[in-house]
Amino acid sequence: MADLDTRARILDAAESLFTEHGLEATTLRQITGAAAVNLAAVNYHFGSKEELIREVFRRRLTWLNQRRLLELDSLEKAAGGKPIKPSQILEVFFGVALKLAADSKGGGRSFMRLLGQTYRKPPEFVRGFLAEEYTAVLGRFKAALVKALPGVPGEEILWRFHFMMGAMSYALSGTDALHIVAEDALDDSDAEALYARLMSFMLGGLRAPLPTLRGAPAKRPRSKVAA
Amino acid sequence: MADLDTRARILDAAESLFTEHGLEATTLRQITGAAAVNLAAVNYHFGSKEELIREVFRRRLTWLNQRRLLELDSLEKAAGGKPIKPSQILEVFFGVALKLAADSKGGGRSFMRLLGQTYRKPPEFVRGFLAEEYTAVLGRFKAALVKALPGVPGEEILWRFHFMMGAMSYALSGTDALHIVAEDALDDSDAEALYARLMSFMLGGLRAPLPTLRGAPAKRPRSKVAA
DNA sequence: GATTGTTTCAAACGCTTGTTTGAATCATAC
DNA sequence: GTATGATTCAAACAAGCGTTTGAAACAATC
Repeated sequence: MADLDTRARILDAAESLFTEHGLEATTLRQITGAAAVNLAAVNYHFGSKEELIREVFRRRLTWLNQRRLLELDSLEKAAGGKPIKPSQILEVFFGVALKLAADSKGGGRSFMRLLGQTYRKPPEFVRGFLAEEYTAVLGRFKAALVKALPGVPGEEILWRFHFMMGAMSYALSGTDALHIVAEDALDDSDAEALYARLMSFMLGGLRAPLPTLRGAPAKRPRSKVAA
Repeated sequence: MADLDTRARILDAAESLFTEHGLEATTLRQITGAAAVNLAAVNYHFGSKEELIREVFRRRLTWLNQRRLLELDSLEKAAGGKPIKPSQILEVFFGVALKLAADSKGGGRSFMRLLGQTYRKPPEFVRGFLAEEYTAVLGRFKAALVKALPGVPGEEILWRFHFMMGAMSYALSGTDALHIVAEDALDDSDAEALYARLMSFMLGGLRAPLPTLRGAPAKRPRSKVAA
């Protein structure tokens, strides 16, 4: 019990402090101080700071992506082979994340903020791990969206997914960035309203008219066949 | 000359390294090493690391925002009091930024990436400075958008501005995040195509149908009058 | 209740950080 | 060419970093 308690307390404190100050700028002394455990406990339970960081991500991310796949499964089962509405697909992918982010008590909110900023520029020792966790999920959701939006090429869907991740990341980034755009005019405490706003924005972007590209007009740019 | 040379070399090296490793994780030894100047040169020319950071931002941001205001001025002058098309407004605000980001030789690309990640979570000693630089500009652009989109309330416009900044930030964040969504499927080297994609996405989001909020349906949530 | 294995603790390790120092070097003017 | 001020340099500073250590405290087993 004491063991689990210490491990969990370290993970919770680390998650929150990483969110606040960044991965590299957070010191083990801050973490162990906040968790009220001894400094050496991190190296005892996790081996190193880097492994602690990976564990902070693993703990939540596995759950998050499994959940996304499960909900997409049941959506596809219900549709029975027919394409699903784009709004429903987005509601699964981002809804699960935003629901986790709305759980401010359990630290989910903190984690989603951390994920957004780490995903943007992951240190090399988490990048591979992050890619592993995401590729399968993103593949499934891309396929579903391609099916749902026959007019939009797969490449464009991936780009718009990327943009949507950015919008969500900023939406969850907390009050700092928000205060720069809008002093005190905006209130991000209402998670449900934020969800509605973000969803309508993203859906508008996802279904926007295709951009006109100067280069090869319609066909995808293809690399030469290997010699 | 030697002075200006050293100062400029430090600023350039710092800008690039801050982008690559983050503000706090970049050391003065890395910076002075890359700039091929003595370690003490930073403290001699800038006083401290914090003031160097502020100067890195000031150098580009002042130019960027002045440019935005100038282009909006001439747009409004040409319109002669009539509302401007939303696409034109976005093209000024984000176009100036993306044009700077397209200048990979001069370091503009690096700076815009840095700005996107710092804007998201600014350290306290740059937050105030960043807000100062932005409030006037954002006020002008918000006003122009409110005029251009009479159906969209000002609050919603600010939110969508926030989301658009997130989309742009991710769009410029480099290949790291992109490789997670799409292994090698996407190519961000074509700045013009990226601009077109991002612009159509953002315009779609900006003009999306308004979200239906459960709370007070139309009137803005107002805090109670102070006792 | 001694024994064994796990967890905690205070203290120290070697190393890197931002900053300071005082002498050496440079440029410029008399 | 020598004096003056600005700039560069190698070296050191205290402070903080992640990690290691060995003993103390605890838990469970016989």
